[in-house]
Amino acid sequence: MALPREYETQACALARALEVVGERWTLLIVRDLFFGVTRFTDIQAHLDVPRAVLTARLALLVDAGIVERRPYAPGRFEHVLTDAGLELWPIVHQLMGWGERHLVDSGPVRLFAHASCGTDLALDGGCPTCAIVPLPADVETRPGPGTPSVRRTDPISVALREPHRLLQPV
Amino acid sequence: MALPREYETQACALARALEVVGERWTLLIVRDLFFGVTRFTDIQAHLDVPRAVLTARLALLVDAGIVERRPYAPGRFEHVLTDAGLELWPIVHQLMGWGERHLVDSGPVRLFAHASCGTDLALDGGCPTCAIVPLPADVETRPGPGTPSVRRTDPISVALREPHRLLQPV
DNA sequence: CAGACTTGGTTCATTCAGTGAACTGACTCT
DNA sequence: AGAGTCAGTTCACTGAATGAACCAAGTCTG
Repeated sequence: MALPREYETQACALARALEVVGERWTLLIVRDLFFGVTRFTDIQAHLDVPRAVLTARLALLVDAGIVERRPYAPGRFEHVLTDAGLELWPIVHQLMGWGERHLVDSGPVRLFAHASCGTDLALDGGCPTCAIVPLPADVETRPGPGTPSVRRTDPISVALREPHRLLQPV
Repeated sequence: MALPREYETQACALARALEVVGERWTLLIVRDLFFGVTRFTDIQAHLDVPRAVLTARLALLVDAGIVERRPYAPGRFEHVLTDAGLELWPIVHQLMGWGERHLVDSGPVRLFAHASCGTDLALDGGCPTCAIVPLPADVETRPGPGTPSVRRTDPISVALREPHRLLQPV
């Protein structure tokens, strides 16, 4: 059927992965799903992504088996990460960490801790105390000292300024 | 100065990171740099990326401090990853692994081993034998059993079918 | 029970980025 | 001198992103 943005001449699995999660907005949408932002309207308001793009991206993610779209009330849907989607957590976490280290100069914007023991996660996503790599459901996130001066005031952004577990609906 | 594709309303470091490495082709170019493909013409031939795009992406990567462009002969340049660029290795490796597991059905397209001990790397990029995460310069890559039937015949693709160390010029 | 509001979209005109082919100019090789 | 290579630039065309407007189903409010 042909994915929208193809790298068809590339044999590499990286090209396949980027066809699914490499488009503009897609990884930010996935991040929001990890943060527990699961409803169309909430994601749209939080990311300022054009509705048409959000529709297309969610459909692609569902097609690719990364997201499940399921009704929770008549005409209402929530988008939850599948197992394949949850496995994107290390990538999202590391990319965030890389951005903190090299692109942000005001200190970490967001911190992640192993919920079971409270220890902040290492660069590779592992818990230094427990010597394991916690699953996203066992990770708690909170804003760090690098939070920018201009703060968004939409309800989702405000809710995300409180510590909470990943995947827990906001 | 404004990066080309901005996610300006997003505070998250992920948005900053994606402004630099989230554009079409960029991460494939970075992968080629890890594979030791460093010359403009070689990257262009290997990826089939439009020259204008490659020019723009390399300039952006240099601007962002991820790549250093240096002459090795009059009018000839090689592009080498800086320390910040080298730190993208876990992300590139994990995204490749994720693609292998969920998007490719013919087995691994490419394998990575710890050059010092010969052990294949685990999912998280670590060496199970040595219990460390090898630096990219200490990783050897070779094609896996999932290599596709239609093989590219450009010299770079052919050269990359031989085992070789990352960052070692092809 | 009418009217307003919320949710989750679609449509459309405009803008912007990606594509591919052709062209260029510096340098090298024979 | 002429051909070839490298590293681009230019340009016309296409396709995707944007943002505003519109819409329909379901829910809440007076």
